[in-house]
Amino acid sequence: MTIRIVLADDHRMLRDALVNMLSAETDLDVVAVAGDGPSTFDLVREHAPDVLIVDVGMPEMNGVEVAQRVHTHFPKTRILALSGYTDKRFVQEMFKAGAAGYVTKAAAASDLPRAVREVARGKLYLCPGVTGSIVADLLPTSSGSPPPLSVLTAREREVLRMLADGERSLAIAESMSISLATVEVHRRNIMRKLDLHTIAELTKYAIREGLSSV
Amino acid sequence: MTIRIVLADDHRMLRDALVNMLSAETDLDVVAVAGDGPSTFDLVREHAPDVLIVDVGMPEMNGVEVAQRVHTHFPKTRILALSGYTDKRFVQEMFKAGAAGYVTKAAAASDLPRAVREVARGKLYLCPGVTGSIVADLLPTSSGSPPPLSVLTAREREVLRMLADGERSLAIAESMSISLATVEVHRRNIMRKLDLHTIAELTKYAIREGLSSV
DNA sequence: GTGACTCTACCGGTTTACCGGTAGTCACCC
DNA sequence: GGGTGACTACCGGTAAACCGGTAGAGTCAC
Repeated sequence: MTIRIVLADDHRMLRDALVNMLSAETDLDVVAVAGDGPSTFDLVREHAPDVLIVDVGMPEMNGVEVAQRVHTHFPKTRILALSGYTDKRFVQEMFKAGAAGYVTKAAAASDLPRAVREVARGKLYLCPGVTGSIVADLLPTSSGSPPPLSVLTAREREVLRMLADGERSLAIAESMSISLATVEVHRRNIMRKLDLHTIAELTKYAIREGLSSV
Repeated sequence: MTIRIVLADDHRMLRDALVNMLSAETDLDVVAVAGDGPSTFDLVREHAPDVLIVDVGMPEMNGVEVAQRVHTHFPKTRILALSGYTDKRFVQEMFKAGAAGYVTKAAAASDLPRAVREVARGKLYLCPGVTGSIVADLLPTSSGSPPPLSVLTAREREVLRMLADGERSLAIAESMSISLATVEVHRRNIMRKLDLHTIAELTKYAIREGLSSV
């Protein structure tokens, strides 16, 4: 009994490598691959896969949105989330959006076929690295990993990048054709969402997230 | 003739999948894998690989720092950067840090073995997505390397470190038992000596010089 | 329609950073 | 002795960041 899979991740290298690995499993068949949300939706419609593996952090239309729409329109397709983050907010969001499984990129690659088989069988799957996050709600979030970049909107990310590149607010305002006050609003939102307090902290966050270079 | 590789990426799933794929090539041998900067450096020292594949966006000690250190201490190991970004600044930073190749995660997975072979042969490699205007920009930079940390006095270095750690001037004054005005003097001296203009730039300088972590 | 979110913009006010300069003391070197 | 740099501290003033709040318009899901 072959499990038919659609795989969605914006990083082609990871896609290719995972397809290569999944295809080596005799009971798994990757019928389509997608690099963004909209084409993921289209391919699910076209192929009606048993399992959709979807990257949580895809740009534009992210994994949560994809999962919501696929779950609504194609409830028979089981959704397995693939994520760079163990943060429980993302786990909860994906399950709320209709996912049946959650695997992080910190997991061993060999966990993926197992996760696929579990969700295809109608079970819920959480990879070992995130079970604690969900079960132990008592853990303080301050000791967890920093918020992901995807909590920021596109405009906020742009402001973040430019601040971290050493630009002043007035220059950013001119560059983005907005008022200084709006830059300030974005900067506040960034600081609040990411719990940062100085430009030095902000700069480091941007560097860590790959948004700005050292 | 086997090319010996160390692969460094904080996402284990990608690591596993890429190792799986590279190992299928008869002339490639992944001798070690690392998930962070410091252990990457240790493994390079231990294994003396022909090629280090390093993810640019690793947390804490990122790919640029890893490349700089590996290039300085193990110049025979060729460095191939693996990155989620095609932005030319990342490319420039990695080449400046000593990398011989740059492959983005948007590239096909099949590009990776080819890139490895090219850099192992002593050639420079740029994956197709970032050639073009990048090459022109890789011409020798008119600006020289930044001033060394040794142009700063001990007190100035202390102020630099604390600013880069996200402390405010008043807190630094209290911590060092000096007046706010003196902190200001030190900050000015730092900016002048290093030709920096914003705290973001200062933070990055401190990170590059190993005075503050990301 | 309603609520939430995003983007835009503003107010008044405070705090901090920044910048031109000043200067004293000390240690070191010529 | 004189010059220089480091460390300390200050002046008056400006620029920028920061912070409490306000609000309208557009979009989208419910």
